[in-house]
Amino acid sequence: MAPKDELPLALRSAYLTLHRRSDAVFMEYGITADQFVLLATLARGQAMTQRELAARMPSDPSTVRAMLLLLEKLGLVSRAAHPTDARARTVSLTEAGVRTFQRAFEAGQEVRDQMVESFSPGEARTFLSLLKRMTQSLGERVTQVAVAVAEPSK
Amino acid sequence: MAPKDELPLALRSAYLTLHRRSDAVFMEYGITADQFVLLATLARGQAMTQRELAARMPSDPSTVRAMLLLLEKLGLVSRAAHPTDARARTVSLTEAGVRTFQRAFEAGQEVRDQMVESFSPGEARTFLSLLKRMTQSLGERVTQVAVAVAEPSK
DNA sequence: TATTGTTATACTCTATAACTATA
DNA sequence: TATAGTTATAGAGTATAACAATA
Repeated sequence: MAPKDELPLALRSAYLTLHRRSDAVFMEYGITADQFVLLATLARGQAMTQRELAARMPSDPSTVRAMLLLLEKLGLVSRAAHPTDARARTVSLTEAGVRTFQRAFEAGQEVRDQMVESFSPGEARTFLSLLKRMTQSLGERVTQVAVAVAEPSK
Repeated sequence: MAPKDELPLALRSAYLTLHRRSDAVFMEYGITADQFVLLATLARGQAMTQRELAARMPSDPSTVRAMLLLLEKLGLVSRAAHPTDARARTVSLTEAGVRTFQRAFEAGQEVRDQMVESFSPGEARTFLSLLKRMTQSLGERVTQVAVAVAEPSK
């Protein structure tokens, strides 16, 4: 069987394994692996709009909204009016959100270590590079469609 | 930032991108990407029990059952009594299931090609190998049972 | 007109726990 | 006692479409 035909299932198994391990680790902090990703995204760039947040996750704006409602109820994020755009709302971590993220990040260290325990440093870099290139290749058509859709309007 | 710290999010982005592209492709055939994985698993080893199926996906037995109910309603899989174990049921693709899987597999060729379009053949093999090693490292403490079940299948 | 976000809605996947039937 | 599967239940994430407010 060609590597190409095995890749999708191998990628899926890798991700699902990571996702389940992460869920198990983060459960102690009252959050899911996906919620952790949202917190991590906010931690890297505070006060972004919901659309920016969705684009970076990457996820759907209405999915992100559903997640934000849950996280707001947990007191981990807050939404405020955007300074210049009255349509938009900026999303931020609360103090509790920052603390929870930091603790969960530390607790996740074990999983991150275990991901690369069979890799040399060079292999880890290669793996990261290949993952990014694959994501870009696969995402390109989506961009083209978006461009094509946006085309008639110019 | 160390590659190790970027890897989880990079893996997630790669998988989610693949998953969304796959869902879009398979929608035409009335199935989801995850249902396609179940059909593909059956196509590679007919008449397995629900537990074997769950172990190979990899997924949870009760999740697999929920998926099987949907796929049975679509007429793509069928369940029959196990020849020797009265507790168990064997799961198989129906003729319609085989056809749907084959068509969906062909339709997915474009996505599989695009995954590796920026890779040399050697890089594709390396990527697959690293994915498998990562999954194994990460799963060692959690999936003893799944590994034991999956092993006999060569 | 296009964009940001909300609302309403629906469905798939996920998983735990209690249960039965059988090994 | 352990295992295969079912049932009941719950919740998270996903996404679409119609809508209001604003750019």
